[in-house]
Amino acid sequence: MKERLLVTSALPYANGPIHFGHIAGAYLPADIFVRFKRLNGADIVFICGTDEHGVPITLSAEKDQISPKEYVDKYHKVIKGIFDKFNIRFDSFGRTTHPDHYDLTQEFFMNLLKKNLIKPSMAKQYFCASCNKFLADRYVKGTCPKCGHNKARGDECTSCGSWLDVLELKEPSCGICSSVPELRETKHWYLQLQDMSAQLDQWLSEKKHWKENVITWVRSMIKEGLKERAITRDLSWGVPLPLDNTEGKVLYVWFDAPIGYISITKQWARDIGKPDEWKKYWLDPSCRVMHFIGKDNIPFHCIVWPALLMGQVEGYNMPYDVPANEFFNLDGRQFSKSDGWYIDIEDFFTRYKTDSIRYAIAANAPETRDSDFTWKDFQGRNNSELANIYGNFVHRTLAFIIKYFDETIPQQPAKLSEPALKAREEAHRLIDEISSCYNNYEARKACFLIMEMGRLGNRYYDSEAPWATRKSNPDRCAETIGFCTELISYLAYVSYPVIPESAAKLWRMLGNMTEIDMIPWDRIKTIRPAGFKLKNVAILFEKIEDEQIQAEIDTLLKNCEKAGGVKPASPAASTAAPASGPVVNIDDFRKLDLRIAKILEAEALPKSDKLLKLRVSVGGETRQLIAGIAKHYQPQQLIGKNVVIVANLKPAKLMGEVSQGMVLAAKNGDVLALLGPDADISDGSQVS
RNA sequence: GGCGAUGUAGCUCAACUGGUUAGAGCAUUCGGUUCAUACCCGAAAGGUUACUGGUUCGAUUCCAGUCAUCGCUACCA
Repeated sequence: MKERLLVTSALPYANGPIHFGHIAGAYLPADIFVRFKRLNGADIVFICGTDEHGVPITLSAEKDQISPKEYVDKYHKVIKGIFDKFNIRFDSFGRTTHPDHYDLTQEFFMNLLKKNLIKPSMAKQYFCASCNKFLADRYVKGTCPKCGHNKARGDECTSCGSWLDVLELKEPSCGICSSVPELRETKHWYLQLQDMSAQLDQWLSEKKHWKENVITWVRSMIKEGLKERAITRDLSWGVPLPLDNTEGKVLYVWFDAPIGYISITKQWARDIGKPDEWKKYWLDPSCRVMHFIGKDNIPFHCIVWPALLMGQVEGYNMPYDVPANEFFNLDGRQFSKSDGWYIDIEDFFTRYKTDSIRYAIAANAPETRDSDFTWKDFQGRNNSELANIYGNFVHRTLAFIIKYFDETIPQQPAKLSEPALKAREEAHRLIDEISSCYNNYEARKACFLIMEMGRLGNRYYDSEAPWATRKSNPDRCAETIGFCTELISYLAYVSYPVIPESAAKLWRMLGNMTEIDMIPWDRIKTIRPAGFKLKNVAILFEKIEDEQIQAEIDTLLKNCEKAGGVKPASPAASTAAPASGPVVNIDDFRKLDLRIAKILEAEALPKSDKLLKLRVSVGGETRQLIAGIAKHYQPQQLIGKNVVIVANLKPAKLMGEVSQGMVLAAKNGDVLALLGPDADISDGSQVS
């Protein structure tokens, strides 16, 4: 039976454009996975859309003097445009302001309410009369009761970092208009997460296949104890409560957002003219639901969202897996438009190709820990991997066919020679390995193995030297080139999930009539392109010049400076480590036995370029020291010198030689200088 | 503050439940080759696995502590 999957990527918040960090965490990995699974014949629906409610949107809209609706319309389009540029293909890119979504969200609420998993309760909250709205904690400003800082936020003091209860804040003012808010009683509804923790824990305990970081993190959260959580707020923008006398109250955005996964699937079903089709994915238990997210979303998708699903009567499929990625930063710091620490995506695509960036991100994806985008890395991935290894292997082979085989892929002999058979075996092994990487969300390793295949091709090509056999052994030459095109077919195919556009283009260059994504994965090993006439052969990946990358780096730094952001420390500023560290007392210092030693003999250690073996005299005693100073001193120039050594250092073995102490030297970058006494003094003298 | 993660070659990362000499790629140096996008192929060099202690015949791996970096801490999506 066909594998059936419903894959989602976290719904981006329609409050601004998304950046590389988002792409690397939740979207590109999902797109690669979906493309791979489709090649394997899986029946998949890939869902995403914009999350369009919540306070930040209302505030941003106000700032721009447009309605929230106009505001999210704008960003829905902007974000969709970005996904198109990245060639991330959702079956449906919906939105949470769709009427279907309102209906379904209210249904979710009512079901939970009936099961007593949502309960109302009264709370005190600041209300700003001039803004005519209740204020979320973080929008109340005031004086911190702990440190007296006068610009503390209601949830946290920005100066001392303490956690605050908004009610203990002194001299509160409205964070939006600065007028004095009043305390009002208001009724809110709370999700009773604590009542579901046993059920959630039981459910999670079965998730043996989840990523370890996800499962341990979530289960420890449950162990710490779940608390009820407010799901409503006083606002006009959002899904209204489906109860009487609750005007001005909407469901909190986090409550309605994940429900979007289902409501958008419904929108999709309607769009394709089969309104019940969504049930195959959400109600049929054979379908696996997978949520690709960034790590910041783990609690929502592994606790809150399953809890919402458990409280329903429909019997929706629970998440089968939640592949969460870590963060993708820009050279060590989170992307931040307000700090000028960002890359303008529109601008980016005027100069670079989609597949270059897809590859660069995938090859460096934050699968197990945070990772970085750097311009240098991007250039390196593009030039030395895509262009030099992958692109060049393709090009040298195809150019050869054009020149010497009349643009037609030569036939391979019925029985291949030994080197080709060995290379084929290796290539087939790589295909299997790449397949399992894609299955395990290891795009990064898959990229590496794709390049391994490219290297395999180049190695084979070099060892066969078809440019020589062309004259000496034309049959062998034809076999070589024929087999290289077989390798290129593999290469195009296995790289398709990551670089779909280039792979498809390459596939067509080889003269294939069938589109690459119509070939099932289990047939790929039998592909034998021969007799095809090449079509539209062209360079796949252009190189990126150093000057251009430097210009990008300069632009980034300039933007950062303009925004008043902190410029990253220039590595050229200082090579010496700052003179600081833990403070020691005099007793600690006295533990060191520092002595003057006279160097009697010095010789280089044969197998080391850094170490010198010294014989020194310390007050009549002779010792052997190993010192890492060979790059800075010739053995001869050391003989007779007085130096300072640590005499009571525990002896250590370096390169098989015992070192009974340590010679002191000062170091700054590449400069190194030995310490010695200012005047002549006998060896063995104590240093204090 | 609490919880968690991470720290391995100049850079980016590997190393299943502890087990020969800690591995790749990029960058570097040297050599080869000329079909190709000045590419490719080969070789070399490069490490006190953050630090300190413990368990063990044996620790990058397990434990404790220290330092550093980062994340989450749920009315910031």
